Amino acid sequence: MSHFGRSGPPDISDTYSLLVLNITFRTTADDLFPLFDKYGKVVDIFIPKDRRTGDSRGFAFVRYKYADEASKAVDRLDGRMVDGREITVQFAKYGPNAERIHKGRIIETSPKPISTHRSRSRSPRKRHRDDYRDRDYRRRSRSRSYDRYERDRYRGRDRDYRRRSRSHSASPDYKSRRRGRYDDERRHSRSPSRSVDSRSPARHSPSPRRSPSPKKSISPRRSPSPKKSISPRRSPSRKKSISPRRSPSPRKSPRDESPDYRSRDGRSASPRSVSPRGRADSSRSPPPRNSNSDE
DNA sequence: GTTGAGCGTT
Repeated sequence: MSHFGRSGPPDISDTYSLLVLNITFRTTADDLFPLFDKYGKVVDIFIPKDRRTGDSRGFAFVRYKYADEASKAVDRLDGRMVDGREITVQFAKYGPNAERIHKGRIIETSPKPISTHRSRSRSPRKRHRDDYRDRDYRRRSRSRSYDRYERDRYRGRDRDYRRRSRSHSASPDYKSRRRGRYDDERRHSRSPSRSVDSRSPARHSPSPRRSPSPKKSISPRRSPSPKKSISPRRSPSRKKSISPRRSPSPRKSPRDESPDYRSRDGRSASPRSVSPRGRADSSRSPPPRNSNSDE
C-alpha cells in the first residue's frame, strides 16, 4: 500500500482531493502518506511529475476517504514543515469531490468546516482560500505545466514555433513573462528582435551607433581645461551616432548591470522598454506599406 | 548540487 503511483487513479468513489503545495522537489508520495494518513484514511496520493525530467513538480494530491478527515488534514498539515519546507495543504479544485466542495468549503459531512478562524500560525504569503471562488487568481498562472513543457520541446526541436505562432496572434502571456529561471532560459532562445526574421537582410552590423572612442569626443572649444578629461557622454553635438537616451555605459551589457547600478546612476530608473502604454510598436513598427505580405 | 509559488495521472 505504500506504492501509490500505480496505473491511474484508484477507486475514486468518495474521495476528497487535497492539494499539497510547496513540497520539496524530492518529496515523494511515500513521504506524504504517513503524514496525511495520521489524520484520516488516505486513499491515494498522486504527485504530478515533469514529463521531461520526471521530477516532481512541487505539489501533490492527496485523496482522502472522508471529507471531515480531509478537512482536518488541511487544517493540521497546512503550514506544516515537511522535509524542511512548509507545505500548503488545501482542497483541490478538480476531482470527484469537487462538486461537493463549495468554494473550498465542504458542504456536507463536515462537522467543522474549514473555518477561517484557524489560529495556526502560518506564513504571511498564505493566501485565503476564498480567493478560489473567484478563480481570478489564475491571472498569475501564465504557465503551470504545458506552457513550459511545450515551449521546451519546441526549443529542443527548432525555432519553428514562431512560425506557427503567426497563424494566430501571439500569446499575450508570452511577453509578460517575468519568471526567474525561466526568464533566463527563454532569453537564450528568444531573439532580441522579432523582426530579425529571414525577411530582413543581415541587419546585425557591427553597431553603427557604436560610439568610437570617448576620448575622441573632446571638443576643443568646449573644454576650458585640456588637462581635465571630458565626460564622454557630455558631447554636445559632435556625436550624432550615439543615442541620447541610450545607456550611459555602452560597454556594459544591459543584462549584466545590476539593478542597483542603475539606481546609482540617478534617473536611469526609467525602463527603456517600449511605450508605456504597453506595446505600441508604432514608433518602431511602421505599418505595412506595400510589399512584405506575410502570406 | 539546484529552482518555486504551483491544481492531476491510467
